[in-house]
Amino acid sequence: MTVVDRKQLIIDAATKSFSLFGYKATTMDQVSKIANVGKGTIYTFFVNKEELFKEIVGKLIEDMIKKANSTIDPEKSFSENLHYVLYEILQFRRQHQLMIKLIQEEQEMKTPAVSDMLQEIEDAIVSFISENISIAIKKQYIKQCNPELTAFVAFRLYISLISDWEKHHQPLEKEEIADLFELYFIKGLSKENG
Amino acid sequence: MTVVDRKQLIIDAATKSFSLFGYKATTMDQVSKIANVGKGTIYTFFVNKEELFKEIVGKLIEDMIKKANSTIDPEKSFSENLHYVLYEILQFRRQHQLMIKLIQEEQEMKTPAVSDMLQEIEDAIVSFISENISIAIKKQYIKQCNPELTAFVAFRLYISLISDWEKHHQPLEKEEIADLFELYFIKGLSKENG
DNA sequence: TAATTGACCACTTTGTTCATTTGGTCAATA
DNA sequence: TATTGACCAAATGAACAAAGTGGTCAATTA
Repeated sequence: MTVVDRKQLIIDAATKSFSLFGYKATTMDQVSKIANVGKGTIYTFFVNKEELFKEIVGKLIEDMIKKANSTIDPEKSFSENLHYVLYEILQFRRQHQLMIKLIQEEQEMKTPAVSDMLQEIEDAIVSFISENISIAIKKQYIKQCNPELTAFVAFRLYISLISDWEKHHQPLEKEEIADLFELYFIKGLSKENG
Repeated sequence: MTVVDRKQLIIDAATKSFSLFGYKATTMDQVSKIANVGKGTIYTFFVNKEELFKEIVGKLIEDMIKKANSTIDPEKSFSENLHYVLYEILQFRRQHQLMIKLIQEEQEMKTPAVSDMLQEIEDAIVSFISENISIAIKKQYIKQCNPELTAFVAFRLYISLISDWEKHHQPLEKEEIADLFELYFIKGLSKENG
């Protein structure tokens, strides 16, 4: 056991920098400075910048799925669970921030490493949502529908609300986002419902 | 009454050139040559290149909205009309040569004048949908909601279904899209509805 | 001796220079 | 009076120079 966990120091520093400046604008020198570590040390833990990035994004996906899973309560309704999961994910400032920064970087400079990772994040999230939608359909909590397509649409709705809308308008509060999700996606706009 | 309408000649020439080469790659010299007009003549009708561009894009927006409006059928339901309008707009975006060229130019060189105009086009679309949503709320066809945000989300959701989904999956048929849009956006997934 | 480091290097990105091109003007022209 | 194209200042981009970056490794620590 070492006095300080240098690997964790590096991961924390890199996460901070990626979230703040994005992938391209983060230099390995910078990361080593923030982590109070020699630049070479980074390369004893990670083969290169992209692998360091992958580890962080992988962790982000893992944490998000884990957190979401732990929030799901089989006793509760689908819409309630969706609400809680969404709310929980919106709580993660750091991860949220990194995600927003990456979407931004993807859109305005198309850094290949970033595009790849965002695709990976999307696949993981869509696949997770898809599984849960399948379960909800089986249990007859929601209507029959294509789980993957529905998960895809839900994810896009989420991105629209957290990232795209903010480009030209006041950002939405997390309560607002959760409520809107419920209105547009669960209840629907039809007058006959809820 | 002049023998030839020089202003229209210029507009036609510029439209042709913008559609073929984009905004940046179109020179005023070129436009004057295509229009068979002295370069100076252009400046008796338009203060500068950007204003000429704006006039053409303004016309494009007008045509698009006109087209969208003509698809609205008061006999049909709100959701059907929304679907038709959005479908018509996306078809327009997809088929109109100038639109295609501008989207391409935006993506690969981010010419500011082009970005501005594309934003204006999107704003016009969202604003048009927003107005129709406001009417639908007043007539109590749908629930109370923020019309602008709802229009924005509807537009995004539609693009997701019609364009983004195709990037990694089998394209959806027009009827499928209509059904899905109705399911996700209007009825909602809740079992209690529809 | 195993872990750590930062000077170092090949390569990329960014800044600078300057000839060419382009948007826009206006005196000459029809 | 409407139209024009030679003309000019400003914008552009090609070519080169300077600075910055990812990644390595011999020297240094603990």
